[in-house]
Amino acid sequence: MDQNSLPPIQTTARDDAVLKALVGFVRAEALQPGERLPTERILAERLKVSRNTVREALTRWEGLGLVERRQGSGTYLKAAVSHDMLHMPLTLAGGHDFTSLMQTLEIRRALEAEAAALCAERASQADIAEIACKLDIMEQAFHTRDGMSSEEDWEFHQAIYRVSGNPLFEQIIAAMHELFHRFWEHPLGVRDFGHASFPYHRTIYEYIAARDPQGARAEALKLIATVEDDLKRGAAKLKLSSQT
Amino acid sequence: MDQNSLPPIQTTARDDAVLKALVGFVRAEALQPGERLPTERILAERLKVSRNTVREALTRWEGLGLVERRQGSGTYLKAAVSHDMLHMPLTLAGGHDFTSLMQTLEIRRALEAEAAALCAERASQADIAEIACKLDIMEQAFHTRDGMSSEEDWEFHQAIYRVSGNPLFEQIIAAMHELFHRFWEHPLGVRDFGHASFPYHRTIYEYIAARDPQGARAEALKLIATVEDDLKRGAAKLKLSSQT
DNA sequence: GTGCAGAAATTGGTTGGACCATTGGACCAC
DNA sequence: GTGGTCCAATGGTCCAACCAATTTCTGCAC
Repeated sequence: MDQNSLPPIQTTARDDAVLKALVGFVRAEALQPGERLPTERILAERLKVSRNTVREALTRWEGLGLVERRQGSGTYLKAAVSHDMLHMPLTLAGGHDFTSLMQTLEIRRALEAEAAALCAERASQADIAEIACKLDIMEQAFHTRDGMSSEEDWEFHQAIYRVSGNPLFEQIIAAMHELFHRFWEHPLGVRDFGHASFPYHRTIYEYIAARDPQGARAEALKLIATVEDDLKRGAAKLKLSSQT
Repeated sequence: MDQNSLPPIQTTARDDAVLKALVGFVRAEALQPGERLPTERILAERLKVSRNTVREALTRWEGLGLVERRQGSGTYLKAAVSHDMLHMPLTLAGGHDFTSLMQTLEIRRALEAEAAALCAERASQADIAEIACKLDIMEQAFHTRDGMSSEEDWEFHQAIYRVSGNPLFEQIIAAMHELFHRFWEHPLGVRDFGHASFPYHRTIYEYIAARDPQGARAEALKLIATVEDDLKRGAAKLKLSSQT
């Protein structure tokens, strides 16, 4: 028998019902991200549920990044909500060790390549101009400070993700970016980390401007490859120093 | 001044502290996924916090899919936890429409191709044998039931992700897989959905067995392309019928 | 009127205790 | 064994307070 033909029934779902009602409220009031939504106490009274139940529901939304609570101030909407949202919470067991970094880089290689290809397919003239702008800023920062600036570098990549037309690229890679930030705070001994990746930013841009998806994809792969090499170099150095 | 040099102090973070303590407990007891963790009441007593605080913490973990609560039974671990987990909650607005599905497919295309390539690089003889086994099961199911079986198909792909040596592939795609399941429950009018993708499963396997990363990557791209075509066909059909 | 310190109200965070609904095992009659 | 009933354990909900951070109001000095 197909086990899907007899799914488990849903008897009660108080907090789910609260969230559903809340979605309706946000839509009815046309609340925008940044606006404040009603007090927990008011919600509890209006929905005829306990404040505890309201809090559990809001805790779920907070965990999903949909809402932000500020004690003494209120609860604020952080993103648009709708009744047919799809939640995809990922928790990546990852450490600061070499293996974890390498694994996230493999994911990033896959996504970066695809985003660059899609970007080359879909970029309008205005999009290309914006990417060129970010590239200029990055290159200038590189020359004045003589080294990769993670801030401007990140801006450049974000522009590519945005132009790709698929917000998931930016969302997923942004989450991994946080992991890298945590990592880069522990320098690892490689002083010019990311230095080798610099020239590929311009070549990626040129292939995008030329509307060449395959070329852009190849250059993105090369860029990540240089980062992987840096990482391997750092790991080798670390291994060596620990043996001393 | 670098704002990172002066991080905000942690005056109170009760539920975060609870989760941290819980991570320690899971590690100390070497709890495996599926095992039951202590009662809310016991946790509250041991940690010297209110049961409500424990509940908020567990609600967060439940939202992240780390834990499952069963009323009358207990709270069960669903995944491995560690102190340096990376949470990546993605919420995609409007999941049943064509655009959202297409976007998740673009992500899957990127990851599927990379996973297939890595798999071809790293597969041992035993790994190849296991993939062959999954492929046989899938093909048999296809012939007896005359259609794609999402269950066996999924097993096949999972085997590839596992052999790729990077657990992140399986985790990310598994999350998206759930979205597709929800979608497939609303058939969309295309009866033989996924039918065209069938032959590519074997070709992917053959390239993996031949240790040809580029070939495996190309076949994976073709496979996803057929699914994208099915999706476009379904969307066109739907559009047509809504115009009538 | 202006500016500012302090009081007061607002709001999320926490606590403790109570009761309900579901689960799963123990026990029993058949 | 099958099917019931009972019962203890456990998560789900509720209530009524109080705490802590924030915002707003108030009143005084100038």
